[in-house]
This record gives sequence, structure tokens and C-alpha cells, in this order.
Amino acid sequence: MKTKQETRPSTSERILSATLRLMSEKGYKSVTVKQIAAEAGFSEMTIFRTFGSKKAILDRLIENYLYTPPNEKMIRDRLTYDLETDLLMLSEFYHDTVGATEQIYLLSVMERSVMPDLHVNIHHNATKFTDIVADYLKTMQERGLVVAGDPLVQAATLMYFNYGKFATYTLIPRADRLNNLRDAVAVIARGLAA
Amino acid sequence: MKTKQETRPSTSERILSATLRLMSEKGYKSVTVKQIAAEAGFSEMTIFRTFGSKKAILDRLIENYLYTPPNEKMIRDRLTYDLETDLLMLSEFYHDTVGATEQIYLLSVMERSVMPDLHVNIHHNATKFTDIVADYLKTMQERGLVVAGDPLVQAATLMYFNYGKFATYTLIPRADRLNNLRDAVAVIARGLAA
DNA sequence: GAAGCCTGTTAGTAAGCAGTAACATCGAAG
DNA sequence: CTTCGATGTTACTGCTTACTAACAGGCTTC
Repeated sequence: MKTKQETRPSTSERILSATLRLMSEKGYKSVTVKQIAAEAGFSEMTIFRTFGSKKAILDRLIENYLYTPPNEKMIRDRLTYDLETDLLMLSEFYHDTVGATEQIYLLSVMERSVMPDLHVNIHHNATKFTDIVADYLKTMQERGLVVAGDPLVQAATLMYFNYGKFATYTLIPRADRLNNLRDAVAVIARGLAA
Repeated sequence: MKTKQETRPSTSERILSATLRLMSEKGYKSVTVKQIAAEAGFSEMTIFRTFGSKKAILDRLIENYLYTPPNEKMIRDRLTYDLETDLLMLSEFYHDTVGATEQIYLLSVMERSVMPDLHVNIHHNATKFTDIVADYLKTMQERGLVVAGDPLVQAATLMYFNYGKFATYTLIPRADRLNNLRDAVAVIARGLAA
């Protein structure tokens, strides 16, 4: 009996992931096509045959990222309207989804002057996430479960914390990732509880 | 009567600041010596005569930064042992001092694979700052003014928030800087108060 | 006004890198 | 077995860029 077919990544997929790996570390200019070829396990010529130019690889990477929209509905469905539970769920969701794009994030930071679109897009996603949290907190205020105050500022307090944590473990690989997330979120939840 | 002499920045200072400005935006490799010369208002030759090589400019920049130690004592002296007041003071101090090194921070992020020392050093300073906050919170716990819990996790909650805010306004120039800092810190202080 | 220092100009070298052309090889599918 | 597509090899072009050499001008200081 055959085991399930392992779909080996295609040539272009291997080139793309190799490029992302390298460029998220060193940036666009510092990575040579020769290095990409070595990392992907192909010759230089195959790279040019597949993508035409170095720039085209980067463009494809960004394109792939941009066409992966976030799913807001899934977040709202999971709300329990218990403050601490929800804030933890929201934080975990943030790290799960945003955390899957660490390399793209690094790339967007390093190349932000060359490709501001990507960087702005990522920031925009974060803003949207904060808005969702603010909506939630506004509802909780109306239910008398959260203290008065600008819900956007309250949401930003949580999200700046999460972003700070994300940026830290993304930039410092050996840094704690989600250790103590529950305890930290509990502090913020306590500060927001009515 | 002479007005106070305006000490014009020296040649090397002008080159250094121009280099930092450019490299914090585009990174080391993407900045050419020609661009540095234009930004500093000199010819290319003057750059090489002053520093010898492009790399030497970068080395000097880092050296200058590394020999500017932070002052812990100044922080401790300002403590009032009113939780919210102190957490706000600590946060403002963080933004004032770390904020003065935004460009170096950006450079350290972009060139972290080439010069890990700088990046590690900056992270180390942040860790030290967090330790100071943790010390403070431990004292406050002993005085019965802060809830039980690992002081390091409590301190990290505040500092991740501050770092997230710092990284945001550093990477997104138009983002709010210290707007609403007081309100956000108040949330965290409330979450930590006994 | 002479000496010396700082800076500019011009011309050039050497190296690294993106990208191309032409031909060879190998494996799979018919 | 043959054909074809994907990949490798080699050799090359052209551009950019770090860096140097040699010489000239100008400003300060004595």
C-alpha cells in the first residue's frame, strides 16, 4: 500500500522559500542570486529561467503574501464575553496568524523604503486587528464589564504589548515566545475589568 | 558683542550623521558613498580621506553609540512609590532615552546579521531596564501595593507595551508617539495595583 | 605672503553582481 | 528508443561601486 504522496515543493516554491529565508535575514541587496540558488539547491540559471530576474522573485513573494487575507469573522465567533478569556484568545490569535508571517514582517521592515506598500499593508492589518479589539471592548463597556475609557486606547494597550512581544521573539530568536502570555494578559485584563 | 559661537559640526560629525540618517533608512549595502557625500555636503574624496572606508564610518557610528552608557541611578532617584506615577515616569524615561536612538535601533535591526553585537547590546539594555522595573515591582509587592506574581512578568508586560509603541512610531513615522501614554499606562497600573 | 591643511576634480582600477547565450545532460513519457 | 522539458555548465557582457592617485584651489595662521 502506498503511503500518502509527499508533494515535493515545486521549483518555484523552493526558490521562493529560499529567497524569503535569506532576504528576511540580510535584506534584498545583500542576498545574491548565487546564494538563492545554493539555498534552493539549484543553479543560478534555473533561478533566472524560472523568475527572469531577482526583483521578480521578491515581487512574487509580496504578491503571495498580499493575497492571503485575514479572517475577521473567525475571531468574533470565538468570543465568550469573559474578559480575560477573550483577551487571551485574541492575543493568541494574533500571535498565531501574525506569527506565521515573521519573515515577511522582517523583510517589510528592512525594505520599507524600497517597498513601502508592503510595510503599510502590514501596519494596516495590525490597525484593523486593534479596531476589532476596540469594538469588543466597547461592547464590554456597554455591558458594564470593562471600565470607562477610550476603547481604542484600551485596545492599543493590549496590542502594543502583543506587538512588542512579537517583534522581540522575531528579532531575537532565542527570546521567549509565548511563555507567560497568559499571566501578562491577565494583568491587562485586570486593568480593564470594571 | 559676539553672540555665542555656533559650533558648526565638524566634517566627521557631519559625515557620521549623514551616514546614520541614510543607513537607518536603507541599510548599509544600499547606501553608496556617493550618497553619503551628497547628504553630508562633501565630495566623495573627503569621505574616504576622513574615514578611509565605508565600513569605518559604520564602525565609528556603533562605537559612539556603545560608549554612551545609560544611567540607572537617575531612574531610581525619581521613584515616588505611587504605582501609576512611577510606571508613567519609567515609561516616559524609556521613551526619552531609547527614543533618542531610533536611528541606531533601525540600523541594528537591518544589519543584525552583519553586526549582531550592536543588536544584542540594544536588547541587553532593554532587558536591564526591565530588570529595574521588576526590582521596583518586587519592592512594591513587599509593601503590599502590587498584586502577587512574578515581578519579571509584570515588568515585561509594561516594557513590551512600551517597546511595541516605540517600534511602531519608529517604523511608521506618522504614527502617534506619546499620545495616550498616560491612559495606557494607567490601565497596566490598575492591573498591577493590589 | 608663505606654509600647511582641508577640500574638490578628474581619471582611473578592480571587484562583485545581475543577467544572457549556447551547449550539454538526464529523466520521464510517449 | 526517441523526444522533450527541466536543469546544469561555461563563458561572457555590462553596470555599479568601493577605493586610489595626482593635481589644483582656497582658507587660515603665523
